[in-house]
Amino acid sequence: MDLFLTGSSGLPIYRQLFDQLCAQILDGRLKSGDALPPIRAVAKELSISVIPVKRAWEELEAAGFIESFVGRGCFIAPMSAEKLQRLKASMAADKLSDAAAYCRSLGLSLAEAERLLSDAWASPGE
Amino acid sequence: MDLFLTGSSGLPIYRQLFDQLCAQILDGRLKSGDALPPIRAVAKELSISVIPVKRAWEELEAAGFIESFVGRGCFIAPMSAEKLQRLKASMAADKLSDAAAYCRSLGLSLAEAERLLSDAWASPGE
DNA sequence: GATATTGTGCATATTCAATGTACACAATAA
DNA sequence: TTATTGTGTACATTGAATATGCACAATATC
Repeated sequence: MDLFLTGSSGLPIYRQLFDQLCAQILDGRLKSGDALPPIRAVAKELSISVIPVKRAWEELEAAGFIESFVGRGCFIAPMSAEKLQRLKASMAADKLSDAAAYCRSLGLSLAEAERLLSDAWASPGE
Repeated sequence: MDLFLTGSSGLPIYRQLFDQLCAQILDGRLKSGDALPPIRAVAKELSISVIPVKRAWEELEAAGFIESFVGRGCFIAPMSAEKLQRLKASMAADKLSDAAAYCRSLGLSLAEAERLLSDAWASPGE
């Protein structure tokens, strides 16, 4: 369970954690039934309080990604491979649709946007 | 000058206004020398206080997009067509790079991402 | 010069993220 | 059965960011 925080992103801690867990579930690193680390352990590891961790877990539960049980822990919720696939595609589509709308509003052509996308794909770092 | 606010975006008011103005300048709807409406007028139109409007204008000024003069108003700053073009490309690249990173983190291939992008391009509405 | 219009600054209220601490429930060991 | 440990949960508080209202200063208009 590798989690990290970047102060530079501007996003609140609970949001960063949510995003990372979400990604790990969607890409298969975390599977149905897997136990999440206790929120205290995560908090200690990241040198933060339990609250943002708790909140991230809460939102993951509300989104149906995990289930939590008092005294036992939190676990990745069961989800069919098909649903997982559909969710993944839909979330990626949302993000790209957003970017597409933005590029269109700037007057770019689809070809230009595709060019920029593949450029970004090649050099993820910068 | 059409401006609007969406409570659903989660973004602060001043940020929404900044983004919209920015887009209108970049796509040419607003040109060098054009006068912006007085911040009070915008505030009244949107039924908000002047502060978020002021702040949006401030950040636009800091970014070099507009110039403000006490008693006279605010105006789109002069900017060469080349610079405008470069800025546009760079902002589009940022947005796409972000989306690209997200899609990669989900384990998508470039081809899949490109497919989703062109789909989104075709049907902007949904 | 008088007045209206414009951007600016300051004190205040509100919202939200994060902290610390105390509580409630479940599993295990004695 | 009881005590202990490990787990998620709830509450009161702090601090920062956002938004409000009103007063101020500079410019334009008459």
